[in-house]
Amino acid sequence: METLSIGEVARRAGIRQSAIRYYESVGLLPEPERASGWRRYTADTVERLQVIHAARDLGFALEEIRTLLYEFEPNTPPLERWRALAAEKLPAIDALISRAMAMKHLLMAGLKCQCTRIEECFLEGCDPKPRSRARALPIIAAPAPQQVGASPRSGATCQG
Amino acid sequence: METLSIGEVARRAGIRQSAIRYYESVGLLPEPERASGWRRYTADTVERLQVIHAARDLGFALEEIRTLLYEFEPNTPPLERWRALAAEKLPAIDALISRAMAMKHLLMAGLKCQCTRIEECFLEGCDPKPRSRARALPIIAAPAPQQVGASPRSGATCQG
DNA sequence: CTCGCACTTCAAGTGGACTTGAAATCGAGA
DNA sequence: TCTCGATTTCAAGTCCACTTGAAGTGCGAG
Repeated sequence: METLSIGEVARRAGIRQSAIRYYESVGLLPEPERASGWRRYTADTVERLQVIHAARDLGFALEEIRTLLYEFEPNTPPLERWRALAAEKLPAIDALISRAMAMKHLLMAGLKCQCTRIEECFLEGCDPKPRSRARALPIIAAPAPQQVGASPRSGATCQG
Repeated sequence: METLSIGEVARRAGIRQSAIRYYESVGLLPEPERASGWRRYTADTVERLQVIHAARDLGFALEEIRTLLYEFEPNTPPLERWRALAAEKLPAIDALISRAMAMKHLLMAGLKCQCTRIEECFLEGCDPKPRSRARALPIIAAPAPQQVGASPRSGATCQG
């Protein structure tokens, strides 16, 4: 039976070798056969890796994927596996979605915003509203420029 | 003028002291006055912290909040600040939302799934479909239980 | 036999947003 | 004065999903 090297599997699945070894180390992939120390995979490993990759892309955590794949009796049908995950995951997803929608709405409202201070946008909402007692201009000055150990850099939240 | 200790500010804003010091260190809060070494805050700092907290809750990164709050001329209206952020943030949010929706749909489809193997759910989709050539049962066995340096624990993805 | 490449292992680094811990200092009450 | 609690600083730890690096091993070609 033909087997594949880790390099070949990685190429076919579109995943780095280091990720494959990592998956093995955390129990997401079974340890494959070895030929004089070298891992030899069967072709279905590629498919399994594609599943893992797809699930990751959808935002599942590795631990959840592991649950889905291995934490059941071997012949447990997918239906039952999904049920186990859905109970705790669906509410979390719903929360995530409403957070994201709220963020989007805030941003879009901000594009038509007439607030004087940014505080109003967050604390009162800056949709078209009766502009009653307009408060003073921003009070808090910018922090002095500084350089500390923790240096924030990138911009994207959440694997974006 | 009355000032507040860091403990009092933390209590009122519902944020840990350590977080407040951290915000100061990364330029999200200006350095306050000191009385013999101790930070003394004015009341508006509480409001500013609430804004930061609200923005975090919505999923904004600290760096983005810093942009919003400080990276403009002092009298720049919120409208203009939002515009700067919206251009790069809105697409990211949309992507996040569709990922989350896709995850939700997959989970809900899984609850009515008739697939034999979990691979089908991901790679073919497990909506009611013509059950043509049903493939064999799961081929890949679970990895042997193992204990490695990297030990996955929690469950929630993405600050959930 | 040597070269070069693919592979092996293990340790340590990355990023974001903090938290935790240790050791020192301040202020108020008994 | 003594003690207690609140505060200070700085370094290091946490979580997740990997990546990177260093040092060593296997194999085929020339």
